[in-house]
Amino acid sequence: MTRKSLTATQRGRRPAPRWQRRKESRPDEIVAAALVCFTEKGFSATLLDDVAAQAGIAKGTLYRYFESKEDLFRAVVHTNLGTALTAAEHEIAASHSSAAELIAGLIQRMAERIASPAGVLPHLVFAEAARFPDLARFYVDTVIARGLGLMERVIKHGIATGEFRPVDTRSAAFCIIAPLALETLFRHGLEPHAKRGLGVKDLKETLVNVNIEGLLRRK
Amino acid sequence: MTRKSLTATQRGRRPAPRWQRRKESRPDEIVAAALVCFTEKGFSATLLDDVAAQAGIAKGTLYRYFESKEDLFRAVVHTNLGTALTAAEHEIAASHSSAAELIAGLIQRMAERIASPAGVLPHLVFAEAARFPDLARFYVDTVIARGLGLMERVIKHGIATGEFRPVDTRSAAFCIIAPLALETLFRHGLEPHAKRGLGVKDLKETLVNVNIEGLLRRK
Amino acid sequence: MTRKSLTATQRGRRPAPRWQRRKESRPDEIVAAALVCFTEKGFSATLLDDVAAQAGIAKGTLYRYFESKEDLFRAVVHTNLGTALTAAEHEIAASHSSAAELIAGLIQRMAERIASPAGVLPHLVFAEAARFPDLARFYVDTVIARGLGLMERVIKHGIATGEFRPVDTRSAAFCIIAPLALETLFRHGLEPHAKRGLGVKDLKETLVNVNIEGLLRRK
Amino acid sequence: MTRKSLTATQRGRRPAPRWQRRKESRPDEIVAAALVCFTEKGFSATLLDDVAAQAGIAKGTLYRYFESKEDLFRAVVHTNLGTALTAAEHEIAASHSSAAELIAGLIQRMAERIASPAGVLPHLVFAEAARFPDLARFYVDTVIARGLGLMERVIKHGIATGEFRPVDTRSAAFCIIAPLALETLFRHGLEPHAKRGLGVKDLKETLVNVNIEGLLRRK
DNA sequence: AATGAATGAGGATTCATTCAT
DNA sequence: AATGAATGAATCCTCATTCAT
Repeated sequence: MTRKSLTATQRGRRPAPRWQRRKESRPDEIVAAALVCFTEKGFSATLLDDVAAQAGIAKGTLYRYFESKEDLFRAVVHTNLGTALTAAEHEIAASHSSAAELIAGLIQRMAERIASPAGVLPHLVFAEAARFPDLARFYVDTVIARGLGLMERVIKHGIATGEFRPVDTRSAAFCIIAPLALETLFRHGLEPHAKRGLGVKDLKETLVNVNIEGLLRRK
Repeated sequence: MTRKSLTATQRGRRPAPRWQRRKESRPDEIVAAALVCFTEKGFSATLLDDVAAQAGIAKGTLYRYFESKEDLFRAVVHTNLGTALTAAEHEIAASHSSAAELIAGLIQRMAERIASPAGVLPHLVFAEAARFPDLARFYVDTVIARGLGLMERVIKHGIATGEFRPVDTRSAAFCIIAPLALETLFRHGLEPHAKRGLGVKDLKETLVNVNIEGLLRRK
Repeated sequence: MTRKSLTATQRGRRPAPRWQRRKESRPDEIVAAALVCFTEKGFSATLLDDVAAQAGIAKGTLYRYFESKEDLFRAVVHTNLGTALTAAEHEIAASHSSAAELIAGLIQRMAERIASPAGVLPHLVFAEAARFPDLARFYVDTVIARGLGLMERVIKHGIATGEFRPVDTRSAAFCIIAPLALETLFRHGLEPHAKRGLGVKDLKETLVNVNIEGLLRRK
Repeated sequence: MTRKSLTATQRGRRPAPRWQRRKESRPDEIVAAALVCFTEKGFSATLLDDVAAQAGIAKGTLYRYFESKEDLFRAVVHTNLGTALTAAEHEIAASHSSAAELIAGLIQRMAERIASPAGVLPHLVFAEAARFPDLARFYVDTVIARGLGLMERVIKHGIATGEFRPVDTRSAAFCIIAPLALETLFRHGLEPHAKRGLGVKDLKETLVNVNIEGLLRRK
């Protein structure tokens, strides 16, 4: 990357380039910087100056990689929303564990997702849904529908095998996912500004204890 | 506006006033109009022209009642966040029903709240939390902490009487409230822009069926 | 003013009028109030709300007496710029004192004028001359030209009688008036905002001592 | 701008850039443009559009160099009020001329100052003193107090050497400076709008003739 | 390819003026 | 005649976007 210019420098001509080409890594760096800024301030309160500063580049350079601020926001969401569920879907399909165990595994996966940098995405999408209806749609299709569907399939399986009582599977799936999702929203959206947190600990354990227990067929 | 002017109008005189004085009702009308606009577009995409048009007044009139756009937003939130929980708190304190029945009642109340115009508030507060940290704090204290506390108290009571199994009460409360809250957020935040809804029906029934069932002491 | 309404009130009919007619005195009161405001803040920084408050009336009432803010400003200037010099002109014409005594008398008159409320007028006119060129013209004609002319005539008389040496009479007149005028401007324009004053005392005495002395024919 | 582009222009290529970078010279250009506008119309009647047009730039560019309209006004005053008196102070301190000659020199200096573009400053500061009390203070300290002090010192020196009669030195200094200062104010403030001027000619000569003469000890 | 100075449309806010009461 | 709520044109300022360097 940088070596090419060495020759020129060796010739004693150009006095060392002020900047360097990093075309490959730049977009990702910018998206990462933008994620930070959008998370802290929201879409419209984020200045492209902020993003540029965070990324350590000049404002004009942003436009070499993204057509507009909106385009950048879309890139932030799409980049971080990629293939989260695919692995889980494959795993579930291949597994022979009990439904209760599978659900516990899904809960664990989601909890890990919350802690990752991508955990702020739901908040971002919710907050800017009115301005980016396409992202809202994309999020509903890519994350919510697929996630709910996955959880629902496991519950249906549990009911089919007699492990679970018959319930409305969609709602039951939602009742398991919602606490995890809402905690994410809270942690990234409100908690940074509030004096106190939710005070919720052992959420995963409680979900297993209460929700799965509530699903199980009484003996 | 109508009765007195009838005579004058009949005479064909006064061609209907261009505007009317409504010092008393104006603030509420403006707040209601602003709620609509902020909900549809979010804070910064809402123009004060929009709000004025929605309220049927001139832009300058807004400033007779609110110091700034931010002030107006705060008024919107405070106005709609008032005393939602107070009634429920009193009722719970006075009631002698079983814990399961009390929880079912609370679920019913919250579900009704979702349907009211104030149901959009959570989404607004979440979306603009970064710009209005004071509102985030206010919301956490006034709604979330109180709501969770109320639900938790009922669960604790149920455990004390032996009606419920011992669980982490905070998390259990959260697991009941979260699905309702998240559905609200979804309905006002994402659903207007998505092709499909959550597909969740009978949420209340499922909460009673699964979550309360999961709490009950096995015989 | 207020006693009249006593009777009406005693009759128990009208619950005491909220306002009263004072058409005769109102304009002067408003002009006086406006003089205060314009002096403190200048023309454009003065709000009609300020003037109304200062005058103890409602903003709308101003428009019953003055067509516009500009009209009010003109009234302020015209009211206070009236006939200041006429008396002095007559007196000078009729007097048989020496030129030196007449000048000392004029200096005394001007010094008194400075101390009166109208003393702020020069500053006002200077400050807003660009916006009110008609007032600038009016001021130049009515005050400056006449004042200078008066002083010049006395000096010419002194030269004619051999009391004064021959000098450029216009400039000599200006050299006497300028210190007094500038002190006025300073007192009303800058001094209210400065830490220190001019430190000029005995200005009148010095004018007599130095300027008149400089005019006198050496023996 | 010209030399290098000649070739390109000759080729008929680049159709002349719409704007140029002039980071270094812009602030001064803007201040100069603003001086013109503020002088013509005063602070509040001057639109930033006017200033931008006068400077040949876009409105937004102003904000790259000045934080606000007020900031720009302050820059105008500070830029033009710099070091006017320093040279005169040094010269006076080093000189061995007679007091009368020194005063004549100071009068000459001030008269020249009046004619320079900075001659409008006093009028600007007087006119906007209420809105910019800090500038009023700055002007009093930087120009008035120093100017008066300088003149006063020369007069004191003249009295000490017996060249002058004993008088109130502060007032005497003021009586010399005031006519020059007031003429400046008049020329920039009123004269542009009046039909007639002051009619004052030979002011400098008269000041020497009358005021210095009045100070000299009679033989 | 990178920079950041320059642009200018867009929007919040002010306030003289009007007019329903 | 007086009031002050309502109006809306006027204007400062912001900031995404462009483009000379």
